[in-house]
Amino acid sequence: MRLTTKGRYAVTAMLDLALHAERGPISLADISKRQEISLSYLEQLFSRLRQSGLVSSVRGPGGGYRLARPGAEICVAEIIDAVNESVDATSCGGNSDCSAGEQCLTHYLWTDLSHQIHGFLNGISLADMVARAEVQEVARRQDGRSAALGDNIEQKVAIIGGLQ
Amino acid sequence: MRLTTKGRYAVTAMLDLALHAERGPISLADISKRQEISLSYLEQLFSRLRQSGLVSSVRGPGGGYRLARPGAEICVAEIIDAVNESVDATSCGGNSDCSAGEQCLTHYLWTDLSHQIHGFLNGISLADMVARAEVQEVARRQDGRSAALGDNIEQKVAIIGGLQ
DNA sequence: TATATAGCCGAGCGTTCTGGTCGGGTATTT
DNA sequence: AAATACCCGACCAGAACGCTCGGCTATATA
Repeated sequence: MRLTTKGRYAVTAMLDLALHAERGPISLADISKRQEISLSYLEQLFSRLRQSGLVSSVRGPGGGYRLARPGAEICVAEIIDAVNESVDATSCGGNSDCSAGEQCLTHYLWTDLSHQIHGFLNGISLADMVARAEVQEVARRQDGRSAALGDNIEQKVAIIGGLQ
Repeated sequence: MRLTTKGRYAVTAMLDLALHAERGPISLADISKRQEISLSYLEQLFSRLRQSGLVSSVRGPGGGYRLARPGAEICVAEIIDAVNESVDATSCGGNSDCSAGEQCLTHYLWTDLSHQIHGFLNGISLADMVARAEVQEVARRQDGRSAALGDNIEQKVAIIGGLQ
């Protein structure tokens, strides 16, 4: 079992997508700025997310990524799976051949743990997270900051207009 | 968060100790044979387990390791912690400074998951595992096999006696 | 007292993964 | 035509895992 920045980045990026869904396709550059994740690394993650059918892409200017399904139908476990971070805690992948072809002493403990974790992450959808007050607060802060950094097109236009 | 063979080996070895507690100190060589774990690797793991106060050692012939406390007072979470595999799922270690000094979007999700896992592994002691029917079955099988392989001193003596 | 046992300890090593960069594509809009 | 933004493969440093090896020290037994 492994849960590192990779899986966390993937979930964070997907949540960012869910939070800004109404804006149409979201570019990776936007996500990169808001969530402070390397753009190239995001590309790699989204390659997998697309292959797993969790997002769809739109190429060209104004393009980006969209959730392939409503946020309520995408759970955290799926996202982590998609970027190849198994949540399985057994060494044998549930095959019970952990110790020379037979079940190891602690086999049942790891399968129990796996079920526990999987159950938890399977029960949380992107929509659930979007609904959380804490998440909305952080999102508001991030949107404000990126707007201040000149990420917001309308604002850019207004500034340029003011300069002329 | 990471849970690999390292943590699994540690728990397995500790359980082996708990299962054979009545025999007195158990040598790593015995555990190595029964659980098919490299002896040198076991030494490294037990170095940490001893530093964490989970086991005590007896040097010299007939020596080995003993649980430092009754099995009922040693939980799985402690063992995994001892070999330095954190069960914490956050990147910031619960400090909420995951994203440029501030809380990241998914912070609460990872803290919730950490609590979930920690609660589960904290609630299971070595004594709990020893009591499980599945574990006793596997242990019986392992003891039988290692005896057949010549691990059992009385049997060895009997065989040698028979040859003369 | 010599020898064997078994815990201790540090150095090193191949492999895998992470997290990331770079350079170059290609589709699409303006 | 140019700019945008997805796409893709190669490459890289660093860290951790799982493991080996060699040598040490304490202790029990012959």
